[in-house]
Amino acid sequence: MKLDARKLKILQAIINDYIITAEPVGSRTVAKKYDLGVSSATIRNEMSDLEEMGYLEQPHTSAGRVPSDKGYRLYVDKLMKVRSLNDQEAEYIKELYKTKIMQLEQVIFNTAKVLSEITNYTSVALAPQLSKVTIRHIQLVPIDKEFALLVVVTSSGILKDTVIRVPDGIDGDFLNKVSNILNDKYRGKTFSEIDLKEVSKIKEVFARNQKFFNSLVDVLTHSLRAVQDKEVYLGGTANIFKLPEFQDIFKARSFLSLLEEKDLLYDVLASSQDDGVKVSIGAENHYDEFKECSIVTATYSLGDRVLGAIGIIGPTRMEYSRAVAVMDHMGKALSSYLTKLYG
Amino acid sequence: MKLDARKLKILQAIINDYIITAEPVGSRTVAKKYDLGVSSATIRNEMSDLEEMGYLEQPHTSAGRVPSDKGYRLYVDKLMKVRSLNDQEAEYIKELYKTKIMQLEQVIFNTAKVLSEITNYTSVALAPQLSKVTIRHIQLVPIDKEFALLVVVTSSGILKDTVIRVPDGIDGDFLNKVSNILNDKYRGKTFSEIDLKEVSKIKEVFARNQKFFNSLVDVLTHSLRAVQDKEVYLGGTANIFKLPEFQDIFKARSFLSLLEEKDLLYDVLASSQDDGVKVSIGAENHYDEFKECSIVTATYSLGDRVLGAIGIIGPTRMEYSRAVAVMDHMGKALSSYLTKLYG
DNA sequence: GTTAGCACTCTCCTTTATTGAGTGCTAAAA
DNA sequence: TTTTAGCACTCAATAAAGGAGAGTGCTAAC
Repeated sequence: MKLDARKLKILQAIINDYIITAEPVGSRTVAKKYDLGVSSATIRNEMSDLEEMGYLEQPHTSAGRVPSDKGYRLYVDKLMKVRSLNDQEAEYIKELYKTKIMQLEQVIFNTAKVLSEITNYTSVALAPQLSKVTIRHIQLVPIDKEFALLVVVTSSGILKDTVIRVPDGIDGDFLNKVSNILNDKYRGKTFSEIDLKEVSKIKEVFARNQKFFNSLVDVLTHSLRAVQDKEVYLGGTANIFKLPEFQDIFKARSFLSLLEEKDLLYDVLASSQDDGVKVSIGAENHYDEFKECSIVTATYSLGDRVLGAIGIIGPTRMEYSRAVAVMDHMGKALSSYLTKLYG
Repeated sequence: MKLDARKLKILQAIINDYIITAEPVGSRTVAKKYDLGVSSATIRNEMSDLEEMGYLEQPHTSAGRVPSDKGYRLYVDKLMKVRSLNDQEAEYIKELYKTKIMQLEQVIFNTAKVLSEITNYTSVALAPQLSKVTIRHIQLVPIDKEFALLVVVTSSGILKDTVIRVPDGIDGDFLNKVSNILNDKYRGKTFSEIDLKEVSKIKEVFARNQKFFNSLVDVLTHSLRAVQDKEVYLGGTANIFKLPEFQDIFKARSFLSLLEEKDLLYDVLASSQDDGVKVSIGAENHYDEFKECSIVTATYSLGDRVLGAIGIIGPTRMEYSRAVAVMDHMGKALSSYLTKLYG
């Protein structure tokens, strides 16, 4: 069977309608609302063909048709026209990145927030992945008698800092000495290659202050853990309730629990690390839990190095054209902001 | 009418039962399940009295009784026995505070998380309120050629740090000079008293580097904003769906939207700044939105200075005895952790 | 003061129609 | 050969009706 122009038109009409109404679309609706110049009976026949070809599905015998994942895929790849953002939205995003000083985490968090506000879907954002990044500089900075700061500058300019307590009798010179040793040893390595206990040199220096050494080990292991913590930020989790497909309390609940599984979200986002916007529709998602959702992701980078990804999660009945437009814009805006600031 | 011992016993029985079953409790249930030695008819009469006195309510004529806010209040104040935590729970909390090094925000965040896991309610935690705290030390620390760190140590030992970029040609000496000026000017002041633009001295120093000055102003204003940001951490937002009273999608949704109103949560938590555990039942809450919820809060402190509050939000049909026990324990554990670490 | 008994109320659940949107098929029209 | 009109049929959703069950309040006896 051939997928001729009329079939495509009908498919597009059905998808458009379904995205708006969330109700199965019948032949009569298509005939009336979309001016295709043929009768409902003809459309009925075509719809039957489209179902046979796998682009449409029927919830039950006497209902209209609903697009299948395959149908959406065709729509996303060939049929839809990606609109660009309207002025208001673009302005809103611009506003977000106007403040020049933000902690990196804050930037990502706010990005997720705005993303969910603009799209009305749930948004996710992956924190920059330190595991991909090497250490450029480590410095222990004395703050006052009690505290010092452990600062790690990475190859992508991202900073990680942690406050640590220092015991009495440790002065700036000592901290400098330790900093130098750490630098010698770890510059150019990744976070996961840090293994403090191996450094015999450090042990020597710390011989007279074993407690501080232990504390330092704690800090560094913790930094390490933070890297593996797979930090994921969420936005607009309550948005899901606006959608008719999640009026069922059971679905809504399982969706929300899903969002609390950070590891899962991490995997989903991390899997889309090629540059640009990516759309995963329903069962295309590797995880069963998302088989009724679509996920649109975009990467963000610092310079030409991909740092992480942002995304939105909605029902397969998603406004793809808008979603793709927003993600594309947002990914680029975030990248350019980061590059300007830390690049 | 007098609230004699038998009435109290019956009230307690009803509340206990209702907390477990979430179903209106009838006279026959009380007679059968709780051995009070009287018939259901007698209990019926007593329940009628208790309703007249305002401790019970009837959803409709032919249903059992449900405790009123006033009933719960009596229960919390007089009737319930506060159990202490079981070993497992205590162990779990201990585990949480075993790691010695955490960013303060991380500590609070994790506390909220554990709180929701243990209680199965939604938890909230107020970040330490910097507005209550004075500045002890300000230091600009050079990291490398591009970056410096602005570190603020407060009177309670809490640190606030922000990475800033420094323009070329600014060296450590210069940063030190600026640090000293800032210290002279702001030591002992609160965050809200910072008004950089007033410092003529600083302007002089910066005369030759206006851009950096502006950037510094940005950073400090931003720190300021962060203080007013009213940071609130949430845990277990999906827990609400486990409760029968939130099976109604409409209620669940409005509850979740409520949780996104950080300002509101902030007010609720900030209002309970006296030391110790506080229980707000239903309409006792200042905000209408929470009139079907109960909130149990506890403060946490550093040394003897109250820094913030943590709390759990559930239905008025809450396991008060457990909730109070957990909050009491948790508040103390968090305080002692903070005090040990930063005190 | 307590209890048994009974009429009464109100929700919840199940069963039964009824409606309406939509399909698939057939036969006629283009 | 393609399109269309017509019609029987299907199925979900909604409404109406009829118990069943849990619980109360009242009365009269213990």
